[in-house]
This record gives sequence, structure tokens and C-alpha cells, in this order.
Amino acid sequence: MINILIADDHTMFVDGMESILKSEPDFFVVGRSYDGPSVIEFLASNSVDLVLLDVNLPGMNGIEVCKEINANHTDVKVLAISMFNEESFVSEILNHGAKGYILKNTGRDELLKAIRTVANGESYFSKDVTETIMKGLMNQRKASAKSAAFFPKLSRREKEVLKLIAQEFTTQEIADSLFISLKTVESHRSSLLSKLNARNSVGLVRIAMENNLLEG
Amino acid sequence: MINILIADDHTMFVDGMESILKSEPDFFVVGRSYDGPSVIEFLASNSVDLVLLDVNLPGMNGIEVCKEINANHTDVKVLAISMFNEESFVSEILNHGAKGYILKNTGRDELLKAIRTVANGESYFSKDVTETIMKGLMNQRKASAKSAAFFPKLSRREKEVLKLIAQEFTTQEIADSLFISLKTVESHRSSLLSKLNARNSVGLVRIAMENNLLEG
DNA sequence: TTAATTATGGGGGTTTACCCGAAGTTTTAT
DNA sequence: ATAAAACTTCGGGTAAACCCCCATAATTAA
Repeated sequence: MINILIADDHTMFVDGMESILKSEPDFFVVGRSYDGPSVIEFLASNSVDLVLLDVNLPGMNGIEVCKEINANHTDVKVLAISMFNEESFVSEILNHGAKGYILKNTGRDELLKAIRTVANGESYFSKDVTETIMKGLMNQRKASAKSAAFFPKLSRREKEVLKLIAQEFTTQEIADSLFISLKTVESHRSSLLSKLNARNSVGLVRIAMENNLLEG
Repeated sequence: MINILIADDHTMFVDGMESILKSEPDFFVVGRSYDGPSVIEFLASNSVDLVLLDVNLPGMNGIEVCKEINANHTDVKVLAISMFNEESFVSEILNHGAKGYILKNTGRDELLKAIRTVANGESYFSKDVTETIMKGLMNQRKASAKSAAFFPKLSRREKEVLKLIAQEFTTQEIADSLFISLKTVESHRSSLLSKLNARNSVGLVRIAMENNLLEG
């Protein structure tokens, strides 16, 4: 008997998976989670063999959840599921302890096979995912450039500075408002220019606006 | 009896919906399509009352499919389904004849209600989608009001310079590309700063983007 | 036909932004 | 536990942006 927790915020999708799993006598769906934190919560007080984990969970990223599971519930296997066959997603969650990765357009038979394989301690990747990984390994340069240009993570200070730049404050004004030196602000802007691959502050603000980075 | 065609390339998702619809006596799933062209093909030789149409279909976009249905199968209702609560998706497919729009994290009850409502000839939008549309309309009104009442007219040259500033070119580069002097470009920028009431180029670009001034 | 705006440019100056480097701290990975 | 990477913090120097003064021809509006 394999105890399974389904973690996905798309109701219909969860229904679909559950209807498939229900027909298998050795599978038992012990719970459903619709966000990251509730997965952690559920694992604390329930016996779970395998988590079907959506990579794009609200609240807490699927990758964070996976890291947490790998740290505190080493006996729980993770089978990652995602809409997207993105090399960055795949490699990142695999680096954080997921044992398998399948796409949401996977068929019934492959889903069952993937669950049995991962529950048994082995790894499973669907064909498309395998291709993506291989492709990523082959031209690492392109992949890293892609993921780096796609969405680099900005530090807390960098985001603060970026927002103030977008509000047309000068470097000195930003420095005063953050109680740091003018030179420090310039350093943060320099990091931003490098990370976002912009030539000047205009580029920073354009990219920030295009990615809705000026809200949170 | 409502004859339903499910058009979505995510197997598990289709399974989920079918398992929900099967329990309703007045629903009948007449077919499944995994891409756009096969939807059109199916409609040509089958009697269908309603299509559950994924907006992001492979091969042929959901919007294209919807346009086609609206043109050649006026009796067939379309209920759009999507992962994404994107204002652009919603408004575009609604403009092409879809009668409803729900998200994939919609629950069982709401799905059934949406199908019945749309099959009955009315419109249905889930709460989140309604909010998104309203927000889009409000922004539009805000933007148009802004541009009509408060937005000063920019001359042809000023718009050209503004676009080049937004593309991160330096003053000298802009001057070279327009075959005018550096001083002239600075003069135009100065006018822009004054007209748009901005403190620097960052403000110019922010205002330009907020008013969709960087297209035409 | 005036008057206003636009497009073009110059001189000269102040402020700001950007580049190179670097040290101490914190976080992450092995 | 230890090494590597990233973050935060600055200084010095140069290129660019921004500001104020001004001026002339062309276009547009009143």
C-alpha cells in the first residue's frame, strides 16, 4: 500500500489524478494540499509515502517545499509535476531531492508507472523531461544564460533600491531614505544593472515594470 | 441532455473533468480533443452543444479555435478554461465569442454551474475572472481619462526621442541615429521632462509605459 | 498675419550616474 | 565543518545626464 499526498492548487486536476489513483488497489490518497505550508503541516502528523508535488504552488514554492521535505522527512518520496518542461525548474527541484519529474500532459499509464517507480526508491522522468535535461547538459552555456536572463533573484536591498529608482529619486535621496552611503546605493544599482542586463536606470525600470517587480 | 466536447491537451485534467461530468445525468461527454484542429474536425461531423475549451491549446490557439467555432458553428457554446487569470487572455477570447471563462482551480460545483449556465445561453465567469476584467476596465478608464485630460501632446520628434531613451540609448547614440546634434536631443529630452513633469529619464519611461506610449 | 510651438543648435556649468576595485558579513553548498 | 558564493557596505575617477542661459528657421495655430 502506497500512501499518497496530492499537492496541487488546481481542483479539477487533483480530481483527475485522484480518480485515476482510486482505481489502483495498492494506492491510497491520504490527503490533498492546495498550498505549500499545508503540505509541511500535513506531513507532520500523517504517514505519507509519496507526495505528488506541483512545482508551481501558491504561498510556498514547490522547490521550497521539496527542500523542506528532503530535510525533515527523508522517508517521504517526492514526484514533481508541472505544466512546464522548463530546464530551470527541472534541474532545480531535482537538486532539492525530488525523485521524479513528470508533466501534466502525462497519460494515465505513465502516471501510475512513475508513482510505482518513485515509491520503490528509483527515479522516474518522462521522455520529454529527459530530453530537456540532456539538452540542458549539452549546451550549459545557453541554458544558464537563459535562466539567468529570465529571472535572476534580487536581494532585499536591491529590490528596495530598484523601487526607489523607479520613483525618480536620486542616488543621494535613496541613500538618505535608507540611511546608507551614496556609494552603497550605487553599488546596489550596479548589481541590478548587471543582473537585469541593463545599460542604465531606464532599462532597470523598464524591465521591472515589464515583470511587475514594483509591487511586493 | 447537454453534449459536451472537452478540448484540452492535459490528459489528467481531462480525466478529472470527465469524472466530474459523468456523475451528472444530463451531461454527456461526446468527445475529447487534444489540439485545436481536431476540435474543428470533430464539430464538422458530430452534434455538440458545448465545448470546454482550453485557451492554451497546442497546434492552434484556443482563441483561433473559438473564432472558427463562432463563425461556422453558431449553435455551439464555448466555455473557456485556463490556468491563467490573465486579463489579455480573458478579454481576447471573450471578444471571439466565448460565453464563459473559468480557471482550472475551479471546484466541482462551480464547473457544473458554469456549464449549465453557458449551455443555457447565458454568460458565466468565475469570481476571480470577474475581478480581473473589472480591474482591466478600470485601468483602461483610468488610462484614457489620464491621457485625455492630463496628458500633454508630444511632438513627432519628442516621441522618437522618448522611444530611444526607453531603449536605453545614450544621448549621443540618439543624436547619431537621428542625424541631429547632441544638444538638440538634450533639448527634446528637456521638453519631455517638462511636459511629462518628470525628474529624469526614468520618470519619462515610467510614464510612457503607463500610458502605452512606446508602441505607435 | 501674428503668435505659439517645434526643431535645430551653442556655451558653460553642476549634478548624477556609472565603472573599477575592495573589505567585512552573511548565506549557501559541499 | 569548510569552502564558495552572495550580500552589504564604501572610495576614487570618468562619462553622462541635467540645467540655465541663449538663438534662428520652419511649422502650426489663432
